[in-house]
Amino acid sequence: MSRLPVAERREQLVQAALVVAIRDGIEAATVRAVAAEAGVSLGVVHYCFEDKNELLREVGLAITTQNVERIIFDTPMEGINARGAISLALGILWDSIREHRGAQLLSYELTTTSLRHPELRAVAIGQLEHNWDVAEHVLDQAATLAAVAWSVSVRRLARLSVAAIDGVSLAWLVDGDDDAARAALSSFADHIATYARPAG
Amino acid sequence: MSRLPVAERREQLVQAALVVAIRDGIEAATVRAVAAEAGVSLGVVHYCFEDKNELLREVGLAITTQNVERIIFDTPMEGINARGAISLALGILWDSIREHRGAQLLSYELTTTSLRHPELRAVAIGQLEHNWDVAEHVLDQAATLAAVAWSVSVRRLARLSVAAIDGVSLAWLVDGDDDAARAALSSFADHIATYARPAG
DNA sequence: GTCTATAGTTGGATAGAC
DNA sequence: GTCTATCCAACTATAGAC
Repeated sequence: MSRLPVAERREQLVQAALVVAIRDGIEAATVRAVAAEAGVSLGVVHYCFEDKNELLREVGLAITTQNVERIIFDTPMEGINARGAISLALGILWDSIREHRGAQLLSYELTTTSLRHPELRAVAIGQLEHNWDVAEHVLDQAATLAAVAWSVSVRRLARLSVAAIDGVSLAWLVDGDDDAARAALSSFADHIATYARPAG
Repeated sequence: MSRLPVAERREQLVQAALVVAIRDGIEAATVRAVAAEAGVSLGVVHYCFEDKNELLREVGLAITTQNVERIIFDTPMEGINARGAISLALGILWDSIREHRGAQLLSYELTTTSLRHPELRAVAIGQLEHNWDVAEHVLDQAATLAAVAWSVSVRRLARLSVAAIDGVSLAWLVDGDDDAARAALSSFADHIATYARPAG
């Protein structure tokens, strides 16, 4: 293949690793498989990355930001009440999750893998905190547009929201029941909305 | 080692596999490691199980029932209101999860692994449905003791509860924040309790 | 039933030619 | 920078002695 600067090569390899891991699972994302997917030889990967863990760390970073961008920019909340705003955001988020089943599953695989390997520890934490940040951002947006204030800390509500979404997603990955998942999310949206107070 | 009937040998090997997988993660639970943990030679495992997947299926079954037994028999709910009953049950459950971090993590590892391997597919479904059944049982118990009826199907509430617990557990595995986890569970308990109506 | 020995794969990592 | 070739470790699985 052509001679690329290392930075670009790394980016290309991370993307290839993402493709493999999303499609076939994290344990299928071997150095060999990634090299094959990228169309380069085995040696190239080891030249661009210290070891497999460094590649995996980059994959963790990539999938986190990728997931996030799907949500932030696609959320056009028109001024309604808090319950409506939350529900709308959750609806958009859910459509995105549904369309990216493999990515959602990979996200959980990265979490469990990260929890067993100290060298990857940062991946799980990074993912979770990123999700909290996004939830916080959406909740802030919702509060503004619905002209309400949250009666407990936004951080706590963000935590609550992310936990709800993770739990619902996990069940959906297993049983594929979209209706049940939506019903559960709707119920949790009700709950979050109970923390809204008229803005002061 | 002594000559055991196959059934007992299998049971022993499944327990050994559980020990290894809980301690070091599912990917560390190789046939070799299990044999070593059980103090038998490699061949014995292959003699008792068709292949590694059959062993893993048994492990999935074992951890599921094991987790469940911890909850069902330890729940002495004294007649209070619905919110109190739910909260009490969640408290007991949470203590159990806290004391068995490795088992909880393994449970998620088994789920993701199962979702990538058709031969293990039943493990994830079995686990989830078992959890739903337990939640349903606890909710029924709570309703009786608190003299209330649930205003939506118990199945739906059970699903909601399990999702909440899974989401909270996952975050706790990552960040280890026990206070935040309890706060979140408490909040979800509030929500579940809003579905209680005076019994009729 | 249990053991040792070994076949047959696969994967991470490195060396060295180009 | 990129390739091929190779080393070495670890794994699943089986064969065959005891």
